[in-house]
Amino acid sequence: MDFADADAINQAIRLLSLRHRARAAALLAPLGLHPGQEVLLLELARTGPMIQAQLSDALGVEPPSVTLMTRKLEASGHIRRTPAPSDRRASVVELTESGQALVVRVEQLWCALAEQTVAGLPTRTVAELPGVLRAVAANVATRGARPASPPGTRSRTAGR
Amino acid sequence: MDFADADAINQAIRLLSLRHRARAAALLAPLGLHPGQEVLLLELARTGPMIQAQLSDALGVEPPSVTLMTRKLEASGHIRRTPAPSDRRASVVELTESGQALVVRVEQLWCALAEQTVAGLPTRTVAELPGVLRAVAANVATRGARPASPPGTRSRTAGR
DNA sequence: GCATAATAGTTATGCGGCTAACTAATCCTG
DNA sequence: CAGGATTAGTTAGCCGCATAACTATTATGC
Repeated sequence: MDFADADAINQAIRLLSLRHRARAAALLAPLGLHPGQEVLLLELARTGPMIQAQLSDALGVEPPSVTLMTRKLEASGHIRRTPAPSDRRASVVELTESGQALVVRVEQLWCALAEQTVAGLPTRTVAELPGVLRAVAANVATRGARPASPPGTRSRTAGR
Repeated sequence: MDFADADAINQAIRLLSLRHRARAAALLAPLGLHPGQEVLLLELARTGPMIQAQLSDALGVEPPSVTLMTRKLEASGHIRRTPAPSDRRASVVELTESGQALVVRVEQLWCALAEQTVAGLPTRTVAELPGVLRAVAANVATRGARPASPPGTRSRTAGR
């Protein structure tokens, strides 16, 4: 691959990263959230209570990041951390009522963001987009960088 | 759009952002660079000397970020900042010899990263990828969010 | 020509994410 | 059942990028 093509890809990914995050930040600000926190809430809403190590894995961020995220979300009253009964090292994270209420709004916001993101693209492109992005993300995964499965694959191995 | 689709898109973008950046960081570390600095060097190599406001615009980052980037790259000897002759507010940024030498390696690295990123994807998908990503990035642009042009468009308006 | 607006850049501060280094609990193996 | 390895979580410190507030210069409108 020549430099021009490589640059087109890398720069596009970089710009998309910056802007998508900025957009998310703008939408989250009215809720008092910062980008990164919303995915934690959504994950808790989807999967139910879980310990921080599972969150770290699910969100694709390192444990220290989870420590800070959970601490701040706990301080703002959206989640609760309780010692795990069977493992005194672990702490179980779950949504509070306020957190559950917030998740509803976050989900709406999440939809608005996605719609904005793919606005004007052909339907087929939109349909293929998640698969392509996941394949690409899997390619650059720091750990277990297995080769990309064809886009559209819905197996667990291509999932989050 | 329902939440599942929106989540697939947003999460995929988020994961790709984290991992692509992490991969870049891993590749840049041996050169003593941190992610973000490489694009500044590449931009200088492509366009030639320019003032920081132009850099800010070209890289899609805010002026304070440019201040820090240029300061650190100047400290490590890769760029030089000289007062602009015609405007005493502005400072012209240009590559030093060491910076030019470094750019060669950064370009190789950039190609390796892009190849890794699209490994295993169909050729057609790879060809379409930059256009799609740019269209999507334009959609979420904080300023001037004009609707996406069809992927594959190579006009200047779709460019960086 | 002068006051006002716009622009270039810096400083201060905050957030998210990272690695490295550490504690505490649990697991495993001899 | 010890003792070393693994795992959960935290702390400290770094970097990139953002916004807000500021200074210094240049451009503009009367």
